Amino acid sequence: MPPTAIRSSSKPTGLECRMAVLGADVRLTPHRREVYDVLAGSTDHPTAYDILDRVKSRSPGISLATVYNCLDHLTSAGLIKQVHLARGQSRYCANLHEHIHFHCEVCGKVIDAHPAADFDPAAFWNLPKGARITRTDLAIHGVCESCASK
Amino acid sequence: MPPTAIRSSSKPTGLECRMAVLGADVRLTPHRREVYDVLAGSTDHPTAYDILDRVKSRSPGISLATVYNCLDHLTSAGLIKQVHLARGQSRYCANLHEHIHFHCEVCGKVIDAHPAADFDPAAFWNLPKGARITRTDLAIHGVCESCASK
DNA sequence: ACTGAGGTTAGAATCATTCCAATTCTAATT
DNA sequence: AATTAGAATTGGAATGATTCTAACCTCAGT
Repeated sequence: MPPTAIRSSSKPTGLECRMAVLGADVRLTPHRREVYDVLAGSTDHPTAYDILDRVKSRSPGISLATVYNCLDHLTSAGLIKQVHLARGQSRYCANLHEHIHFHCEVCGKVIDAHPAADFDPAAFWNLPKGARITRTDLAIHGVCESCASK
Repeated sequence: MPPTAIRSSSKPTGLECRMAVLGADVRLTPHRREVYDVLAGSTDHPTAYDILDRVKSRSPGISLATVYNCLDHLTSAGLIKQVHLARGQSRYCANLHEHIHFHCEVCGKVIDAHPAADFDPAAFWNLPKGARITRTDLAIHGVCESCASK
C-alpha cells in the first residue's frame, strides 16, 4: 500500500498538528513529529536507542520512555512499522510501501527489498480456515555482498 | 526442505549419541535429545520456559540455562528453528518443512501453514545484488477463526 | 586412573522494554 | 485570560527474557 500523503491540520495553532493517514486522524505532538521525522529520514531501520540519539540533537530533554511512547503511538496509527528481526532490540521503519527486509547477519544492516510484482503472500499458503489477516512480516536473513566479498 | 531421517550413531555406548542431519554430525546428549523430543512432539511452538516445564517431568534437575544451551545448539545444527513473532519470548519449532507461521494476535496461538505450491520467496523480491540467503522467516499475524467468532 | 574437552549448573548480570506515579502541557470552555 | 479535563511526558523502578560466569561434572581417549 503506497504511503498516503502526510499533511498538517488546517488549523496548526500552537503546537497542535495532525496527520491524516489511512483515514485515521493522528495527533502529532512535537515529540511524535520529531520521532516520525527522524524515522522518515532514515533508511537504516534504527532501534529505539538510535532514534533517541538522533532526536536528542533537536530535543535534548526527551526521554527514552517518550521515544517508546511515540513509537507505540505511531505504530498503532499505522504510520510506521515495527520490525522484529532477531532477539534483542526491535527496529522501526517508516516505509509503508509493500516491502520485505533483508537482514545481513554479518554487518547487521537491514535493507528494504520491494516486490518484483504484485504478490499476495497469504494466497500462497494454506492459512487456517477463517483466519483474518492484519499484518505480514517477511524477513530474509543472509549475507550482503560487501560482507560476502571480505 | 523435508526433515532428514534422524538416527542414532552406530556406536551409542554410554550416553553418546549422534544425529546426522543435513550432513552435519551433531552430538546428542540426553538433555539435547529430550529437548529435541519435546519439541518434535509439540505443535504449539513452545517457549524456552514451556520446554523447561515439559522436559522437567523426565529430567527433574534440568535448568533453564541448559534448555537455552540445548536450543542454541539444536538451532545452529539446523535441527530446529527459532521463531520471533513479537516482543518477548522466542518460540521454537522442529518442523523443518518449508512453512510459515500464522500468529493469532488474540489467543496467541501459532499455526504452521504450508505452501500451496513450490514457491521461492527470494525470487519475488528484488533482493540486494550479491546477497546470499541463509534463512527466510514469514509470519502472518491476524485473528484465527475461533477468536474471530467470539 | 588421568586428562582435556565439552556439557551442566545456579545464580548473577545484562539488556530491552514496560510500568508507575508525579508533573506538565494542550485545547476547549468559562 | 483563567479553568479544567484529558493527554503527553518524565525519571526511575520493575519486569522479563536471555546471556554470562565460574565452578563442577562426565565422557572418551590416553
